[in-house]
Amino acid sequence: MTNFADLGLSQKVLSAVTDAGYTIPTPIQAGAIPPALQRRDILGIAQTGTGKTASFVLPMLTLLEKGRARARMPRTLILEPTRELAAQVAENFDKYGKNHKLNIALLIGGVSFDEQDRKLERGADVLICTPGRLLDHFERGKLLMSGVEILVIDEADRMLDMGFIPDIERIAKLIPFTRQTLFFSATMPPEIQKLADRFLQNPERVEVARRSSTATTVTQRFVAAHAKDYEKRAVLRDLIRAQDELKNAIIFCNRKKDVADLFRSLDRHGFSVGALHGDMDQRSRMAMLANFKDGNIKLLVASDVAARGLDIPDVSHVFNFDVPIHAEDYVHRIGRTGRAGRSGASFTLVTKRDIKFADAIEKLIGQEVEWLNGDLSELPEPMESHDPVRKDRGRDRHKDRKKDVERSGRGRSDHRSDTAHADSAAELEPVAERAEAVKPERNEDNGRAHNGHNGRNDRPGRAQNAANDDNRDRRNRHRRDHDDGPTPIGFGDDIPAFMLIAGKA
DNA sequence: AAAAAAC
Repeated sequence: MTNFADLGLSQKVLSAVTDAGYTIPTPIQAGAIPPALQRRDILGIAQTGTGKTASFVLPMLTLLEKGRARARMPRTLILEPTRELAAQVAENFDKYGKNHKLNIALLIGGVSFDEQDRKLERGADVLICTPGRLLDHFERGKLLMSGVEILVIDEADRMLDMGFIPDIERIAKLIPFTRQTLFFSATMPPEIQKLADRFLQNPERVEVARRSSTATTVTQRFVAAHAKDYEKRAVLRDLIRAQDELKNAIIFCNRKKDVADLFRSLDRHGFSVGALHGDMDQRSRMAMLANFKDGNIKLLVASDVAARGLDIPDVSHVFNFDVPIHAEDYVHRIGRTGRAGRSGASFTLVTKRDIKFADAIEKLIGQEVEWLNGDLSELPEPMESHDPVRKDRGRDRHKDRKKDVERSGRGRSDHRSDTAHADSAAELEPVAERAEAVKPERNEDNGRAHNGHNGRNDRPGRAQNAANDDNRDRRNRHRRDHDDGPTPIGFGDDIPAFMLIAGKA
């Protein structure tokens, strides 16, 4: 079996790899590192979780040992589809480049230009970018691409999905054709193959077995649910509580709005929960991810921004609150658990209108997924108290609220915002959600202590409009307490303590 | 039926 020491990496790199505890390269690493060190182009077909990142980071570090960066002329350039992925690659450079004195610049949106610009000025050995921010810097004349020796295009199929290919082509044209290009994609549809043909010269093709389906260590179940959101949320809560060995979990929704809604609901029900989606400001995104990784929050409600590539080790459970529309995404989502041979569990809530997507998933993974409690045909009738068209909202709201307060014995009145926001939240919440909240609950009375924060809820619950408002909201952040509605996960003036900690880190 | 990404 191949050892890292046999791949031709420099001593500096090898010792960092050893310090990180690795001796045996993964197949993509063993296949890609030697030709990359020979300055060959690479066509790497590999999914995340296969060690793909190190397969370009390690040889790049070795190659970068010769030569120095000049001001505004980066020596290498890595393109990533999402900010989190870019940040993660940067972490890899820190980890494996600890014996080097390289200048690494992370150019992503959502954060200030100034620091990025200072790094460019100093001369960057490695630029790790999302396409938009890179082009922004370039258009401001802060950057010359003519010194780039190595170009990495990561997650090319996802870049295609996201419409980044024109940007990628534009960037590639700015870089001398004498460059070395490392091109990675999880899949090779014809468009990607065409792209690869254009970008690569006589590449070494390295393909590792697709995690075609899902790791065999992951238990997969479908769970029949009614389509109403509040009923799905109730099913989800029961499901979460029924798990004996839930260490932490990612809960996927298809839409940002639903991420926001579900997060608020779980938070209100006392779960230790965070949220992650692309319309949140970057600081919150980073803080949420860090806190989830550190175990400060147990549940992370996320859009597909978290489905691929993010290296969150050791997630015990994945819940699909929504069935993904593209079966491929199911594989990626489920791939967040059961990593590195560990066991994991996944549950997918399926409603009647999802059935064709559920079928497509079974077809893709080549196996039938067991239903947890009978299939859709055995679905019980919708719960009666959940009629969302009751007219006497105002009165009932108060009644419900009263019961809610009584239920916990102490009424949670230690939270200054609690009674103040109750009505405004109920106003925009389906009545049923309030009714549902008075059902006896096991877990929640000790809630609210979990994150050491309070007051998160004194924002009016207007998540329905949040997704639409959000871009405007981002620009008007200073005045968003007026009437734009919150960002889906705005904290307003009340920033939870744990986020302040992460912000400093 | 979506999400992701520049200000």
